[in-house]
Amino acid sequence: MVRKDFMLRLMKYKRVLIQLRSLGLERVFSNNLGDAIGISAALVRKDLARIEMQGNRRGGYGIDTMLERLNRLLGGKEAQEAILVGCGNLGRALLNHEAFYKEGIKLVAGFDLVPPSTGIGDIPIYSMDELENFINTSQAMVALLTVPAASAAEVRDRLLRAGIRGILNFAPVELKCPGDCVIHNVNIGLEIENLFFLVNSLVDREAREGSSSVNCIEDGSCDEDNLSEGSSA
Amino acid sequence: MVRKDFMLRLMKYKRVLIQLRSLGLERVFSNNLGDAIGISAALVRKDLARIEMQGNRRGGYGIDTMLERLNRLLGGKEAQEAILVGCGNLGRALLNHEAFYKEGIKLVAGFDLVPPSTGIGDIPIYSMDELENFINTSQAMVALLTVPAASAAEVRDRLLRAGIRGILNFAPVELKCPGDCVIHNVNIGLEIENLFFLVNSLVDREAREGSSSVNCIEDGSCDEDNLSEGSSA
DNA sequence: CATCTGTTGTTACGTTTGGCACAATAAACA
DNA sequence: TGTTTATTGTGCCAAACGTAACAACAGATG
Repeated sequence: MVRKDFMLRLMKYKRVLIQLRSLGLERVFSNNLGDAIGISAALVRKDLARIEMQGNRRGGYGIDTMLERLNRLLGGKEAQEAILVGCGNLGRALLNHEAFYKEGIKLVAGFDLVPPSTGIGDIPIYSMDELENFINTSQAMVALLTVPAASAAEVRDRLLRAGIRGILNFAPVELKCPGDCVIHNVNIGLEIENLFFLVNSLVDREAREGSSSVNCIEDGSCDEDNLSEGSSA
Repeated sequence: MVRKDFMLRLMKYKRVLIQLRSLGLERVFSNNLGDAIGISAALVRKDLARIEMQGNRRGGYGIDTMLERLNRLLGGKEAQEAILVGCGNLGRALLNHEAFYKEGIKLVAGFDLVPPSTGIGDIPIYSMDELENFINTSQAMVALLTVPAASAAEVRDRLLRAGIRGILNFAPVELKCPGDCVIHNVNIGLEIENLFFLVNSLVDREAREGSSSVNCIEDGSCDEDNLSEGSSA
């Protein structure tokens, strides 16, 4: 978890910069970026110092320069290829997700136990039998995993054995990576549950305090005292 | 970001415990839980100490006791209701996601500018015009937001004004919460991009080192030196 | 040219976090 | 009953993170 937040921030900077540039801006200040992604200006400056991006003491940072630097760091703009395994509801939705294209993400194939006769959009869907073959002959090193939890670990092993190096797992199991690879787990159910909990403690606290203090919880954190006794049960 | 990791861990413990119990186990050790969710046993013990869960010095922790405690903390097991706004590909996929049911999450309605004539599964889909009415008459305080990025902020405002207190935003913009509410942003594109970067630096490093050291990157972190010069561009 | 304003770069600091190691201790066993 | 063994509970530590504050400085202004 150490550097992940930092890199995610870099990517957020990049996206904001692209938008600002499309609006015709040429320079940006640390507090602009901070506001845009919801952090303090000081942290922005620290991040930028870390990637050796130096600004003008009065005029902020050059957007083009910074974008160039970020692109070099984060891997340019040419679309990178990934495959998707498990064409259930979520899998098909991701294959259809047009927004990926303009984010530089290209899904080149889907795989499923029972592939439909036709592909999704212009993305072909193959049988699981062809998984290894396809990976061997393609450039893709990253896979999205949208299979049921029960088969997630097994498919992970197949993917890694075939040469995949990065997996984004959407199944509600914590997949570990058994070698030279990167596995990120995206657990939507967990996020929702977490939200329920935070909202519950929010309204509980308001009820307790009579809605006195205006307190905004963004992205986590809650009172310590919610841990000592149940909040809504 | 302060307590969020901690709470997510608690929820992961809960899920593992449910599975273990369904297998007939009655007691569990800190290293079991650590292995299951990919952290150290010491951290598990610290987490458990923090929620005042005490175990038996030799026999580990009682699964039932711990589940009871976690349920009290995290909000019991009765399903909580949420609505979903934006029935595009991703929205429909989430509405169809059966796994939510057994995670205690119940989506009670979908909303879209052009609602289909029939609902999805047994979940009705209404026009956006009915959004405020529905929220006022329902218990739901949490909404999943799967609308295009351009309209995300506007829909957020409508939701909050109508009484929604928690939003899980899937649009690729960083939504801030302007009052007493909780907003979490799930940016799948960002996750994939991050994965590309990590995988690229992984193979770059291997090429540089001649695949000498076996190094596993789990959930983030990468070499510092990848920041000074581009990795793959 | 001098001053002033506003933004960066950086240092110092407090907080949080997770890891390590070890004492305390409960069960098992001879 | 005494010993051994395995596991918890915890105190300490080092690292990382983000904040605050401030000095350095570039440009604007008159």
